[in-house]
Amino acid sequence: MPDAEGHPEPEEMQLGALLAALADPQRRRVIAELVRSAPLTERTCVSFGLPVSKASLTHHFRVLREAGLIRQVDRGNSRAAQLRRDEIEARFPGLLALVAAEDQPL
Amino acid sequence: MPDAEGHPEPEEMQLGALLAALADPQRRRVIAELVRSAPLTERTCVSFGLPVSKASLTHHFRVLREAGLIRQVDRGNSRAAQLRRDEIEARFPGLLALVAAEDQPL
DNA sequence: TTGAAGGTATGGTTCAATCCTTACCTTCTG
DNA sequence: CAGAAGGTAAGGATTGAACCATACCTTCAA
Repeated sequence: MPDAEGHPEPEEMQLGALLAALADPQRRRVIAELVRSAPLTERTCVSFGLPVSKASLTHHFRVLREAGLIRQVDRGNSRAAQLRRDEIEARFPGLLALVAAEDQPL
Repeated sequence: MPDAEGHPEPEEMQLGALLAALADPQRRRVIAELVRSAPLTERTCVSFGLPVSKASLTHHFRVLREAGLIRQVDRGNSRAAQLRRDEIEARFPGLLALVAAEDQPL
């Protein structure tokens, strides 16, 4: 498997790219689940159970990665997705909270 | 001029629609200017000086209105755009601050 | 009442996002 | 080694976003 590329540095993150990535409900669901998980949770792409093909999965996770929302690291057999929580929070405070709060009961 | 329709109630606002509306740099610029202005500022569409045609202006302001970001009220000759600041802040706290902080000097 | 200003509607183009199928690669497991 | 699992790449269809030009409507001002 080729190395996952296209991880922007925090100062390279573009608000427009983040908002565009989060405008899609399936990608927002991925981020929301990661935010609500305990810190340092790693998840594989398939584990989110999105109702799309494998190829579309790759596409969505690429958008999330290139926007800077997640980091993808090789884990031998597969590839793990980590939320870049602190970096995002430092540069765009409150953004992740907005996503996490969506459709949450009071 | 037909009445401006499609103003969602606060509880009808969809985070996805807001993020999609704000993913466009020109619409984000409009909202950022309104946020940075004093409260209760009314602006006409043209006053923002966006480099697009009148038809595209109508489109962009319709997207902002239907997402719930602005309220458009008839002012006889023209139509004023108001930021729905409090309603947005109540439902999605921090969202407007993110937009306003973009590209701002320290 | 004529014109200019501000907006809208329509029709059409272009470009990107989303999605799928198929094919292929790598790594772990049996 | 063979197969399954996880992921990527390439090709193609579909859809929607963004844009423009043109035409039309309403309101104010000369």
